[in-house]
Amino acid sequence: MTDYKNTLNLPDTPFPMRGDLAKREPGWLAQWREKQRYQQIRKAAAGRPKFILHDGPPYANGDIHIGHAVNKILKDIIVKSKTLAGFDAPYVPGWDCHGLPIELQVEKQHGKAIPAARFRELCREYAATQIERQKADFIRLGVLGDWDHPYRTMDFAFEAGIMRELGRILANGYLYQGAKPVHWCVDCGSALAEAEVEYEDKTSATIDVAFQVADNADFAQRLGMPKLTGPVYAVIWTTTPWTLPANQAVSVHPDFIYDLILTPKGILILARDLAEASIKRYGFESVEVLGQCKGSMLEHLQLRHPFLDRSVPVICGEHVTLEAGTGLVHTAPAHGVDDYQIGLKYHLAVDNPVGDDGKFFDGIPLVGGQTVWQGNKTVVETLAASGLLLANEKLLHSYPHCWRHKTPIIFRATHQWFIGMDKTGADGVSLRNHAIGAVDNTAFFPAWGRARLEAMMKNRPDWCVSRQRNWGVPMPLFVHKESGELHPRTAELIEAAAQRVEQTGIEAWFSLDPAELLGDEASEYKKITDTLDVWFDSGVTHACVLKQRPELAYPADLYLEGSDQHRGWFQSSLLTGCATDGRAPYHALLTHGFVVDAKGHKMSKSKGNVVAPQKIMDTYGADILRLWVASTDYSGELTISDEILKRVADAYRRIRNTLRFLLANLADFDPARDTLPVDDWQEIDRYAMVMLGEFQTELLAAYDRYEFHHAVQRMHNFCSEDLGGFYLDILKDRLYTTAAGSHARRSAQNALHHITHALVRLMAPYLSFTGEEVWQLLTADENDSIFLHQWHNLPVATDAPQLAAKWPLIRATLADVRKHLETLRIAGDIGSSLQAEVSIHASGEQYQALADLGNDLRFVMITSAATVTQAAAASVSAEPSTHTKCERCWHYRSDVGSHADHPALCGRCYSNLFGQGEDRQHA
RNA sequence: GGGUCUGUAGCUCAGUUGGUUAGAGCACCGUGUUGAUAACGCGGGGGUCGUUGGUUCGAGCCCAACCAGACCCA
Repeated sequence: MTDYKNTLNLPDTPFPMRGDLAKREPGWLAQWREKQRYQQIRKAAAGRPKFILHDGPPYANGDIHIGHAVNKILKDIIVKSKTLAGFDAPYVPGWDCHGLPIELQVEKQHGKAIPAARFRELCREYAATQIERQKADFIRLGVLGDWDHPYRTMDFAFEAGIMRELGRILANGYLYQGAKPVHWCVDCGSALAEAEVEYEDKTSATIDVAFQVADNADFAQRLGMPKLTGPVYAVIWTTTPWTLPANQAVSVHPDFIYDLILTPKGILILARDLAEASIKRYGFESVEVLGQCKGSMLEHLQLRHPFLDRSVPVICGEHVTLEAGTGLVHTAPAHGVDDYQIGLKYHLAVDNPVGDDGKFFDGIPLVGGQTVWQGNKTVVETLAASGLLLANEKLLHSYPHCWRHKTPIIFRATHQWFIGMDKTGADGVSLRNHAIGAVDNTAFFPAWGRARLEAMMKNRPDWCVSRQRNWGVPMPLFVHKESGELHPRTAELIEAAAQRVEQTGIEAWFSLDPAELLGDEASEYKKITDTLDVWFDSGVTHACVLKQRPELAYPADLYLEGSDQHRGWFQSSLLTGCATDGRAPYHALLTHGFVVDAKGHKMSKSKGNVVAPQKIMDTYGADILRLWVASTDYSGELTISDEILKRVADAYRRIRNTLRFLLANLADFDPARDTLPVDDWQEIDRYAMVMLGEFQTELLAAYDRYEFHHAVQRMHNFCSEDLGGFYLDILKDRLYTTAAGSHARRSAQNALHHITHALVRLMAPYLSFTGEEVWQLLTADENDSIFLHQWHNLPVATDAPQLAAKWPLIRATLADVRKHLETLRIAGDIGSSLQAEVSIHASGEQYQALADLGNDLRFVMITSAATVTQAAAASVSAEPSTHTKCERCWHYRSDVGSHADHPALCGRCYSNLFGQGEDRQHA
């Protein structure tokens, strides 16, 4: 009885149902390496139009986390999809190697008491080991790239290139030296980058200080008041008493109303909206409002400094707010950014009384030699003694801290080098305007990136590019010891320095005897030992990588990084690009969000919600991680959790099993022997190409827009709905029961062959390992790789448009039939749909479509019999078949038993086995 | 506090210029098959579209505020 099973063409494949990815992926990687896949692809793609995705360098410290994985996988998906789309898309990964975090690690391992040159050597070694660790994990992710020749910002040629770019920016007129308040860590003895500052809560003293009006007559006249008797005070409120020695002005808002209030202490000037709270703070019970004025009327009024022998002006600024305090703001340009900027407008001095160690210079009155924190106390005590302290309270507020020491930092004006945003360059255009124009000429994915970057370019302050560090690229500059001017031959000297650095690295500058370059002039010049902000290093990769490597191109087609890089690499690259070439080094920017946990919260060690990519790869496999990345809408946050990974693994199984079924039914298919002209195929097979064509078009469009999650969603849907739930389900009968080499079966296999080739290519950018696994089965050639090929070309039937119009009608009927069969099933009348016979009533085009199928209608409906009748009202009815089940094809047919030698077979099976084979046209 | 975003079924995603009972896949439940079988088919339940107001004849889509979350900045 079951003998007939052997006469069927059942699926057969070595492609396992379960991927066992974690275990098997390393094998594919070894093959990629052995066969030099990346180099193979370069050869195959030589001469094609280039697509350059330029890698933003991760920092060479610490093992990769899930964010790195997301970033690299997205890049890899793009590079691979562009390769499949017919581009030559080389990928040169890079690393960012200089900077403080590495110094900290080296200090941790080796201590601080190391000569600077040796220290830099250790930093270089440390960075190199970190790179190797990260590289191994990146490779494990399945990312294809030139891993044997990455770029590293500590490569000697790169270090020299950084210097040359600085030289170009200088030559273009954007670099200047100046004093400016910067975040200063007393413990580091160094300025900190914005990225090196953390905000933590801190309790500060808040004091209200009275600045006495110097000339009552002047004041009275401004207000149109008669003579004022007794002292008049402008009252400021500050959280940093120690900055009062550097006070140069008191700021008011030009539009605020200020009250003149008579108190036991004298007449106080306070913003009206804050007066009541202030008076309460000072403990005054009965006061009298004498008058009022707008802030602008107070401009240039002279005040006496509360403890130094000088007078300071009242100035007007929009930065004054009514959130807290008195509405009058103590202004010390050396100790605050707002203060500095308003100070520029009023030409205030940027006198900084605080040294590198956080102590006031010895000569400073009152607080000389004290630390700023001691200075706080001294200032408060002095003010209390002189009666100018109206209130002294505490405030818990968010305050900048050093990320390294976790200690509060200060704002302090120091001598630094800047790239000026509003300086007019050699071409007569300010860097800011260049940058805004460059943003305008850039494409953004998603579109809101433009608004974000543009807002930043409009508002950002000058870029402080100098640092006082060991492990960084030095600014190869000489300044005159007396005039402070740069050496007149600076351009030449930078090139000379760069050439030396090219040979032996940055040490060449640190160990340079100025006389070697300057000769007799050496004694007149000071060699600058400041290093460059590391953001400058990575900011010039377009010059040091894109313009240097013959396989790459400038500008890049795409930079792709996390959304934090609007402030980071997108911006540093834009600024250096504009300052050297007047344009952005990229045509387009793509940004992705950060990874968060199931609750939408960011990951942190302390919360214990960190998901390690290494762990995912070791349990699920890299392809699951890649599929997760591809299936997530990265424009917002990317959520990950155990459940999500399970769902992703489910989706993977669905796609994998579809491939397995396809491969299993192609086991005996030889394209060279069995290919048929598409117009000769069965109708439903031709329609399968229509479906596949629409599907592929949609996916290519999704790839084109970098909307991978749509591609994945559609892929899954196609496998489940169009294939599993429709085409393949219908096809089984024909594949299994017709003669192996029959036209009917070969026709189906022709379609399956193209479906398989299209699917494997369309999934390969994200399911790379699985793609290669399938490819090996299709080609049986280890020297071949899916990434050496391009999107699949599909055959298109002559009647494709008609099929596209017709088959949706048939599918709609099929859905109706299934509903009816389900009611029979619930009633217990049938199990398999083959136990049923259906009769369909339809009209118009739908009737025609069904009628055209003729005898094959029952195969489409997967029932043992199906009839269609023309009728005005559409309906479907179904009933159990009364016939006998054919032992071979399981259809219930009246002709079962008509052949005495095989009484258990239907006529069709008998014919397929012993006769000419059944006649199929449509399905 | 400011800038740029996000918030639709348990999960991942769709929801075109505002217009009939908000869709898909997965998961779940039921069921069929046992010739994709630790697989596949069919059916079903499940959503106050973050909250609250507003504009409109009508809002998941427009506006405002608020809540929660992300990145950046202060």
